[in-house]
Amino acid sequence: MSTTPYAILGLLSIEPMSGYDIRQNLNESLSYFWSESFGQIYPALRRLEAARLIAPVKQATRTARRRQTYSITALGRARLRTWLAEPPMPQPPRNELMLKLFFGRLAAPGVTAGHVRRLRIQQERFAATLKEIERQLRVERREHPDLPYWLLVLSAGVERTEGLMRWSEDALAVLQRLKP
Amino acid sequence: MSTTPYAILGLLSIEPMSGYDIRQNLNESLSYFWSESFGQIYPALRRLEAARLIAPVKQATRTARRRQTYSITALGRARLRTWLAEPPMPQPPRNELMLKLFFGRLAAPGVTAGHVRRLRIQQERFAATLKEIERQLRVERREHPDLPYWLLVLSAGVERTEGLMRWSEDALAVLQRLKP
DNA sequence: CGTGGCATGTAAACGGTTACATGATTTA
DNA sequence: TAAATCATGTAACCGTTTACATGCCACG
Repeated sequence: MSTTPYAILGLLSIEPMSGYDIRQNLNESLSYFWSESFGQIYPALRRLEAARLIAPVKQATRTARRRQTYSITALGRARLRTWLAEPPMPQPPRNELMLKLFFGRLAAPGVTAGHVRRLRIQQERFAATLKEIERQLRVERREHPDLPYWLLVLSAGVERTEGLMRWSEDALAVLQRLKP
Repeated sequence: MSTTPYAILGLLSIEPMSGYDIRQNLNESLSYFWSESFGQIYPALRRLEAARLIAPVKQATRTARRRQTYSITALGRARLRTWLAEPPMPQPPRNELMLKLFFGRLAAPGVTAGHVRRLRIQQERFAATLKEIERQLRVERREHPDLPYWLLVLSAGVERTEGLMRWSEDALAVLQRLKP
């Protein structure tokens, strides 16, 4: 089985939400480590419901828009737990920037340095986003029992970003010395 | 167009080689940033040849096994160069370890810490591999004009590995304090 | 001479993204 | 009531991995 349904089960284990919310959550607090498209989420929700791992929540309030909220079942929780125990697959390495850098000598002057410079800028922006997410989590989810785990993931993001920024500084210096 | 053919063009821009060699190279010196399967490589070689971006090399020596070496054409080199200039696509984020850590509270005690511990061990081994690759490159390709670029890619690998090792130390400490 | 690894190749299945379609609800 | 956006859903396409098939060549 793909890991998509487990990502969904995981989010639903935190709190009931709709397919739309799931997408939202992934693209906000988890964007740097996971993502899903709607084309994956809705069919997966169907299958999960058919397998009794999640259940649709009856909408009481009329305030909500036309939307279907799901909650995880006991069975779903159990299934999620066994999946959590399996050693995670390493993600297949496909870093286009590094590929381009590897063949960088062939590129026109300045091209490769441009890529690296853009990376550094991205990472700067990204570092700010991470800080903002952390602040928000610490305020809005102050007492949430999952919070320590979320902060761990976040700190991995921070570590990676800082590493990339350090590296791009060095790389730019090297590239500078190389060309002229 | 997919990036697979460009990865192939890139390797052939360094020196002529066969499909088998291409796979070998990717799984050795580039394994941490790129990979391809045979099921991708051979069809891609066909298409590249049809497009006159690469050309089969006539085997002079009879010593070689049944194998087809290819070399990049001038057209291929030009195509590669324009691709190098395009800003690289960021790889879609799909880090299963982080996903499992994010939902880590639900896991049985020790499970998540186990994942992190395994990561640390992997990274230790990996750091050694990187050192070995660097040593080898500095000796065997001492004068190669591409060497500085390869070392840059390598140093990104080192940076990442060290970051992950630092992070796993911290994460393990946090997880320790969390459970009991 | 036959076994094992080298080398090439292909078909099928899979996972995922993209693009599109559709309606419902809010807001201007 | 028109426009914007929320929300769900699906079909087609694409890239990739996997599994399998096959023959060649070296070596014991």
